[in-house]
Amino acid sequence: MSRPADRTRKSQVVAERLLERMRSGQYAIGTRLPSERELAAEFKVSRNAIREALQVLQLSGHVDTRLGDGSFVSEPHLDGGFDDDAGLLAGISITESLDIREAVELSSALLACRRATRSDLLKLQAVVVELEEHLEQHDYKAYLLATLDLHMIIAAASHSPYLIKMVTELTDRHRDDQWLLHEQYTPDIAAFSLEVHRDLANAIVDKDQLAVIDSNTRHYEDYPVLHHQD
Amino acid sequence: MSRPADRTRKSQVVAERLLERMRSGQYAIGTRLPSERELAAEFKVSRNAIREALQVLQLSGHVDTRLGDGSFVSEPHLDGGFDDDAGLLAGISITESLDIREAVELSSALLACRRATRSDLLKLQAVVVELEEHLEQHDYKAYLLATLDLHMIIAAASHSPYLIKMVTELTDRHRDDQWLLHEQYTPDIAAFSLEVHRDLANAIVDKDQLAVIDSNTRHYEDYPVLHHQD
DNA sequence: CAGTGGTCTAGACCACGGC
DNA sequence: CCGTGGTCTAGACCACTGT
Repeated sequence: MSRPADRTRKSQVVAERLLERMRSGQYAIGTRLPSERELAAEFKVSRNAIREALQVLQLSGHVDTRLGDGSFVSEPHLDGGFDDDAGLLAGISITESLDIREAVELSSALLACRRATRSDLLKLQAVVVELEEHLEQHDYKAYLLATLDLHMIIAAASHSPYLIKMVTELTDRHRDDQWLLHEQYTPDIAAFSLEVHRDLANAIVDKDQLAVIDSNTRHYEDYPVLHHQD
Repeated sequence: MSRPADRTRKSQVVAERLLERMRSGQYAIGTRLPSERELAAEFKVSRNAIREALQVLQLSGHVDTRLGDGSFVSEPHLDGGFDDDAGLLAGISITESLDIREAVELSSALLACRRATRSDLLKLQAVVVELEEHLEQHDYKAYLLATLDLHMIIAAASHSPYLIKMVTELTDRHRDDQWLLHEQYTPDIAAFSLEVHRDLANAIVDKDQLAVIDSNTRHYEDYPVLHHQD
């Protein structure tokens, strides 16, 4: 129920393939899907995995299942239900987004502190190495993009769907600005940035919440000139 | 998932019996439940039925399950509402609501830590006094509503329009359910709740970010056994 | 009636967390 | 390392629905 252990669940794969067929018209609206046992045989999975896939599609409103009868492709529900790409940040101004970003990234870093798995920490350390490499080669553009990756990895390590979605939207919103910044970069600015990001990663690895707060504060406050800098 | 065909599902029976044990104190708050395999043996059902029962209790906020560790009796969720409506929270599933609450309230408390004005802090302290008064008079209903006020004041003190909006929606969503919860209150549960909220308020007044994290953690996650010291 | 979904079982393997 | 939860399997029985 909680974290899928990074592996994509079979029910998810099946659900997506069924969705494709519904969208392509192979399964027309209103028609009955093959029985669960038939689908299980076709996809070479257990009936249980098929049932979980169908439950996902039921919750999202794509399928209507009737006991003793079968599962049917339901009408495309206008607007309604799912497709959560509405965007949590709709209607939020750019000026607000920095505030939000500061708070959200601090929260995700702190949660990551408690919830990060071993693989999360390995990814974190790998990105730090990547940051160092980009800086050695003075590739500031690649460096800046990698810092965004770092924040995404931290969000993922928090294992909070809400925070992951928020950080994704925030970094997407800032990604376009990033490439503009690399021209402002000087060696000492870059060095400071690397230090802050490395400290943040290390704080999470060490599970040191106080250090997380400290590095996050430096990230956003002690460097007012480049307030948009990542 | 749909209709149990009129027969009560084993997972429901198990869930209710586990709830009884939690309420009776046989499973104290914060302690770890027997492993799924042990419960399966004890109740003479398959591990699958146990897992479904635990999932029900997770969704209702009574149990916190951690991968590779175990399932733990969670703090009686002071604000346990479900059923999502419109607004920023549209499309957010029930399973995510606890994560969101934890993340959002941590974010707002930390921002409040840095940005609260004098008048914010005064309001904060006033509400804590109000909480104490309600508890002295054993008016749990008023107490619970006041805790919502406290979270709203903290959000206001963060001076982030986004966070204010989020917390407003979350508390509105739960306000109607609050009066149901006060009947579950016992003096020691109330005492612990007061302690957590007072610590949170004091941490903000003292601008002690680490203490904010600590009290927020106690509010949502681990609930050490020290609770029964009263 | 035959076929469907709803539920349950016993067993297996994996990734993760704590020791 | 071991025990834990997360996932998947193959098979079984039941209750329901359509004809």
